[in-house]
Amino acid sequence: MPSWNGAGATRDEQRELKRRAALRVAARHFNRKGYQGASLDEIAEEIGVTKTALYYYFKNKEQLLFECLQLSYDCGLTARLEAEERGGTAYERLRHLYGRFAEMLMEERGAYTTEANLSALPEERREQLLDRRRQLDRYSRMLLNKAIEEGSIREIDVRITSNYFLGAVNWILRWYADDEKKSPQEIATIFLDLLFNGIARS
Amino acid sequence: MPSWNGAGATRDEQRELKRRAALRVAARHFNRKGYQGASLDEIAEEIGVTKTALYYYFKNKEQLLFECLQLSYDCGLTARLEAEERGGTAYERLRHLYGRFAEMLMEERGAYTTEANLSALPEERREQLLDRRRQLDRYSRMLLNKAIEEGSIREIDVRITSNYFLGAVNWILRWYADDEKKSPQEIATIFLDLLFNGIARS
DNA sequence: CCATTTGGTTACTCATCGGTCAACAGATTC
DNA sequence: GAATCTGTTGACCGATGAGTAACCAAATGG
Repeated sequence: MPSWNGAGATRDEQRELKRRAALRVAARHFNRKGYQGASLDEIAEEIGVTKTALYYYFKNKEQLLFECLQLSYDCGLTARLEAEERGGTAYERLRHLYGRFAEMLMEERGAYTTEANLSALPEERREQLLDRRRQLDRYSRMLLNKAIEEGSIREIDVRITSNYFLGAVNWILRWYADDEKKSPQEIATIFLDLLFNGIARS
Repeated sequence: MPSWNGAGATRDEQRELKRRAALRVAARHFNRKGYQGASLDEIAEEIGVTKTALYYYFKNKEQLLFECLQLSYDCGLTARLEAEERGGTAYERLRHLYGRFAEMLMEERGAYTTEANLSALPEERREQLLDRRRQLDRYSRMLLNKAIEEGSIREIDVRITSNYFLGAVNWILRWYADDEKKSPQEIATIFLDLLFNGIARS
């Protein structure tokens, strides 16, 4: 029988909460200083524990980075699953994929998926994440192609377009600050408008 | 009287060539592994010298990074100066600024202007580069505002739009490979098309 | 209450890497 | 051809920081 405690959470839940909190702190440090530039001592200090305590939650520094990166990749995966589940035209799924991906990136605040961060991981882990990226990219291009067939978007170069927009979205992590006045939803909407309609007078 | 040598270059010129070559190698390593993750030994080895030789050309590792970042920032500055020099409507200058900026980034292949890279620099240097970034950003927003006044583009949020496109452009450094089939000019043109016209059927 | 797991600390080790120093070979100059 | 400047090397130093070992305190649970 699960015991009741003051915080209204079991030990496992509390542990999970602490893990999550640690991940956010770590992701911020990795983004600001780079993986190798961020020391476990600093991260631990900000959380309010010592470095050693981190090893109770994470196998090592690489594991910490891996999970921070997963936060970001999960955004893409979730957006994709949502889009598939809701169905609709390629155009609608495309909007959902990109819109939700941008939104969730801002909410999650995981680690920047740069080459530098990925190359810090051991082969297996890196390949795992690269695979997820390739899948997201393939899905994104597939939707673009279908939307072209549907006639809902112009005949653009899908590879370049995919890189173009995913770049703009990923870059959000860089300028999206804590004191941002606009909500993730608002920004995502603006991004979709820019992608689909462009800035020129129509 | 300048002496003639086999390579047809004075000593100073040769020195400058070696410096440039070293910068490209260093930039690639910094982009791939991150500033702290790239060791001077590796960089030197790829160039074909020992670490110590680098110190003959650069004060220290920070200086090396600083100049790699400058390569990137110079693209923005040059594009801006060119745009101003050529004059024309805000719309024309905007296209020139963004188009040339993208093109030159691909040609120069400097260092990624991430927070992580910037924070590795000492205060003064970092502020110097941040200042250049702010100026480029201010100029870009100014042009967007003028273009709106001119009526050549829609009334979009200039701050978000500026971040949106500069993000897409900066991200190019990540996926633009050596074996890229399209030329920098072609890609820049596609990017401008995407930014101005969007992907939706008009 | 006693035993055990959970969560954490302090103090250490050990490898890596930025940076320095002395020395040296080859042009260059006078 | 002696003196000097240029470019480079190999050996070394010192700091930083990831990871570990031993130990401890407080919940948890029979």
